[in-house]
Amino acid sequence: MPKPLTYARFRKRVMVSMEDICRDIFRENRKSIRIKKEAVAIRNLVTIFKATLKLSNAKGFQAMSLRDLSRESGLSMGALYAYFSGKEELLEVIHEQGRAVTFSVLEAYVAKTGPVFDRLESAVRTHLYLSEVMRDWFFFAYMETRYFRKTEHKRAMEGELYTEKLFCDILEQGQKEGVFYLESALLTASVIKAMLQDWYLKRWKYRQRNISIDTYADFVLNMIRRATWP
Amino acid sequence: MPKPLTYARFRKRVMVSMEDICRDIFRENRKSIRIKKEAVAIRNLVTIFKATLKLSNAKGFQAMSLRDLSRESGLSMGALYAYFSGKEELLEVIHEQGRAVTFSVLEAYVAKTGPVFDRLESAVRTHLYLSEVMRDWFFFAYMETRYFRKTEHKRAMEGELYTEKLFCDILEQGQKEGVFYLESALLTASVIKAMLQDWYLKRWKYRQRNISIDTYADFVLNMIRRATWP
DNA sequence: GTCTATACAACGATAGAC
DNA sequence: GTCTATCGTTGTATAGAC
Repeated sequence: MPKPLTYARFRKRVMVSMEDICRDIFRENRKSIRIKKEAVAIRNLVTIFKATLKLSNAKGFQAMSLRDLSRESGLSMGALYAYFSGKEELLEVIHEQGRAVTFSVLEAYVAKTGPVFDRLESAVRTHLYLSEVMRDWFFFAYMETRYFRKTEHKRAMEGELYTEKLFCDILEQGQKEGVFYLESALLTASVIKAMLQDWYLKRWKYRQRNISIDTYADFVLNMIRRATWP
Repeated sequence: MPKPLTYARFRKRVMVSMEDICRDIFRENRKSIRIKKEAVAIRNLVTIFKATLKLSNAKGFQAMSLRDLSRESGLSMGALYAYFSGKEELLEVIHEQGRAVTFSVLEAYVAKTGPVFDRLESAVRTHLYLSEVMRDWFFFAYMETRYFRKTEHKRAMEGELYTEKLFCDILEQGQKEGVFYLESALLTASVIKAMLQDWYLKRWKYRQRNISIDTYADFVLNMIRRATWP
């Protein structure tokens, strides 16, 4: 019998490091990155992305100038342009890579078999814990999506719908099995997402109140359990 | 016996018009507004605020230039500066006024007596319906708060906590009366807020699915009722 | 009260030295 | 690979004509 998933256990198992993400970015964007040495490129990409998320989440991506980014990252303006072709590409690369990581972690760690409530619990905890590990990216993705043009905007919306569908499918399965009573599986999935997003959108509030992520996960799960009792 | 509150009935009763709000803004900011004729001032303030919310919600307040605003509002750059002393003041005035309207509507329309679940329903519906009437402002307030400096930021946080407390007090009262079973009144209030905010933050999604605001209100209320059943 | 014209700082982006 | 210097553009803000 497997131990229940906690945040501490999730961190040990998953380990999405900034280095790994930047290695992928480097290999997928060799054409637009002028730097050839992988070690140098990855080191600086890590610095650039961390600085971008920090500045951007504090005052908005549009308000962050490349001079700000240059100062924060310690790289000159000229050096920055060796890593991306312009501010817009920087935005797109961050979004794209975050989406890819989110997708692959959810695919790999959300249980596909077993009792239906356990699967729902696994989906809720994985989503919540992942948003904690990649907090800066999740916040960034939520806040900066509307700056996109049509095509990119559509992909971001699809990201929202993907995770929602993940919950919805499990809920519908549970409904069929008689484990859940649901007024609407889709609306239930929708508000579950809203509750999970609140955790990373209002971190200041939960931190202020000393509410741990596991407490929050337990609370949300109990709430769902009671609300869907047959 | 009073009829249950619906969105249609709320709109008839409340009627927060942009003109009324701008009249208040004009009278409270006479010092920094150079225009003397009230009729002219109000007409242009309405135009300016509508244009600001439109542009700002599409691409962010920081990304909206005053040249954009000039074009959208039909007023020249020079004329704009007769109504506010700078871009930052424009941001503050919009926030401040929206907060005042929200506060006064909630104070006036949320039931303070009667059965405790009816009071909760009244708070949920009033908050949700108000966010629909003032949708552009609510979205703006949520997305643009972090551009504030310390003092202003604090006031915005207090706004979040005020509405949360509104729910929390009712929940605690219900808990005392044995009407609600609650694991935590504060956490419950917190996720209720998250669910209500999702409505105006993801309007595109609910519109796409033809989910009406009354359907959403009913769903959230039923969910709360089941989740808090003693 | 509103306009046009303009000041000047800051922006994204690039060229060329090292 | 990274830097400094500089380009043209766009930003906020104001002065003065009407």
